[in-house]
Amino acid sequence: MFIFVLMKTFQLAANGAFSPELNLTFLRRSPRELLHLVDDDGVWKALKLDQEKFVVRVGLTNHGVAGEIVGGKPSKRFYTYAEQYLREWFDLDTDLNAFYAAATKDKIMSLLTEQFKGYRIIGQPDLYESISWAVIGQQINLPFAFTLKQRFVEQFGERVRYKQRDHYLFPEARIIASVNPDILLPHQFSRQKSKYLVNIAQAFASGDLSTEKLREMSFDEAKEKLMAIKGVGNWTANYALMKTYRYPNAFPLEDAGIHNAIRNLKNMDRKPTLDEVTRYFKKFKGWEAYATLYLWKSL
DNA sequence: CGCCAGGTTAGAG
DNA sequence: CTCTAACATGGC
Repeated sequence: MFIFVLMKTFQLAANGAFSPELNLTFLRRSPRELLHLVDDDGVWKALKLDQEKFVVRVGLTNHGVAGEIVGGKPSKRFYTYAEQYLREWFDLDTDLNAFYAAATKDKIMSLLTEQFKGYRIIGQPDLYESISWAVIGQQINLPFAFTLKQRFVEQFGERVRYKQRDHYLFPEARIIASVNPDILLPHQFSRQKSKYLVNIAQAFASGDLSTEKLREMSFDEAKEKLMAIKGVGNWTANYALMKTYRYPNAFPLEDAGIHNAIRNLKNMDRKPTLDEVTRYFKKFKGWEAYATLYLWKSL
């Protein structure tokens, strides 16, 4: 007799190298992160699709990730959603070997890719979350940005309880769209930042913007659409488009981190000019975001 | 105490 | 088009 087991686990292979250690290190970067919980060899995260909410336990291996939906019986749709979410979150479909091949054109980059082999750009599959997080982090240092996000998520995000632990979801646009911006002031958000966050939520709640709609647009169209919202400038739009849709060229070459990294690695006694940086990046056409990630990692 | 931090906006020149 | 103050606060 057959026993039918509900398929709650799934293996997702990475296209090319995948380093569990390096990617977990990135996920562990803030103790105030509520949207996932990292342990020795994996991460726990709550996901929601329509009315279904579950926690996913994601084990990281040298080959990719192994997902298991815990604490209930997900629908088939949910399972599909979770799988797609993990693919995008860990950038599993990107062929990193193609980047490593491009990196051999440059001595410094080939050393970095060897050193950080399997390090991937951890994404943010939800555009609303990407934009909101970028705005929260504007103009302030990263630890403080995480503090603000923690308060924002704690007050407005739904939570899923599993084995005596709360797993948080990023607040939904529908909720933030309807609050008075003043409600964020006691949490040390600036008045300006509070208004921006509500503006952004309203654009998503009304359906004017959505992850799906902007996915269909060209990079320039999507960027224009995002920058039409108050509080979303060039940097924020680029950042969100890179983290959600993985446009490779959405990183500003003016970034100080890139300049410092190049200066260090090339033993220069000054920062490179913008022109030198532009020329350097030409070697990695189509892989600018990854080249940037590895340069940052070298700092 | 001063200055910058994963910026952006409105307003002035 | 370019320049600047304002925004709130933490960390060094």
